[in-house]
Amino acid sequence: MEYEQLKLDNQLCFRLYTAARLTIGAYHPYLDPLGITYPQYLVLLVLWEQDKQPVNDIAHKLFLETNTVTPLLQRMEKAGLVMRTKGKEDTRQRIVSLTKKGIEMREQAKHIPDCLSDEIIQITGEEEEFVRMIPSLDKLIAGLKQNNQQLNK
Amino acid sequence: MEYEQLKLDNQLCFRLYTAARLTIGAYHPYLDPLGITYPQYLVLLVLWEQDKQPVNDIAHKLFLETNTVTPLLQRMEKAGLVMRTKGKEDTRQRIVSLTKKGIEMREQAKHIPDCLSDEIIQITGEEEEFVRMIPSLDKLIAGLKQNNQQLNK
DNA sequence: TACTTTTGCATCGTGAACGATATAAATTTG
DNA sequence: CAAATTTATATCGTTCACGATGCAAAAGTA
Repeated sequence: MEYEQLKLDNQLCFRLYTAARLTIGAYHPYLDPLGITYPQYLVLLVLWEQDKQPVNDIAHKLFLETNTVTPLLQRMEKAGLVMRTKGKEDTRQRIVSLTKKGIEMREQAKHIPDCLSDEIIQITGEEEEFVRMIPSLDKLIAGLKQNNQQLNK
Repeated sequence: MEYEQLKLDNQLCFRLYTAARLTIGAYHPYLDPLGITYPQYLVLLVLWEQDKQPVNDIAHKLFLETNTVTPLLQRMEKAGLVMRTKGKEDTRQRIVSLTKKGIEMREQAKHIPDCLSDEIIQITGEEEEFVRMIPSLDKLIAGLKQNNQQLNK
């Protein structure tokens, strides 16, 4: 049993990785008609909560690097969902704001979380089990974020 | 509060997506010295459990599509970790087997799961909380797998 | 046996993710 | 105030992830 630990079955990360991919897959039927991807949907969620944010703030809220978010925003700009304007106080900043199309998409998207919740309930019989997971995931995310950052110093 | 549902904080998927990315990030210090990526590590886990498997079996165990796994295996072959030979009974199949280098890497990797467990314990104070998540994640994965498959029919 | 369908794998194109690096503007320091 | 440093964003290269498509071998069917 020397290599017992190396069994795929024993691994938490593999579960997270797979569950994330498959859950994102479950968004496809709802996001495809809108012509957006899941990461683009996340950017819209951030901007719907507060319009006109610099790239860095968006990246920070999504726990992503700016070199991931920049091309994402460029594609969203090309798709007519957002505009990127130079910052006024700090000209290094790019302020990202929603276009009319981006604002209007909120209405089309507002049912999506309910649809996903329903699907999870339908899969599992109960919702509670997954609501209970959320604080644990938040704790994990906060801890890993800190650990990974310390490595880069 | 019409759009309350859209708030990022309410989303399970975002947690899974972020936790998965950051956990994979936590593997970097252990995988970089071996010169492999996390998905490549997963392929090795599968092959260490059972050598000589067709592409399809590997993909299935990882819940990935073959068009993801094929290029992954091609890179691993170029790196000298695996060999891909034509199947004997079914010549359409490609049987993937470990090279000497791939077999030997098991010894170097065997401590990794313990290291990650320790890190999670250190982050959160206790392991139980995350062990408890595993059956829920498995239930979610199984359900989503079935749902997504039905969409492709 | 000829024909159709399915299966196993590969290729291509697009969109993330992210490390490394670049660049210009702001900030700090001497 | 000039020089060094930090910050905000962008660019580039590599590796996934996956839908769409292609192709040859196997399996099923008339």
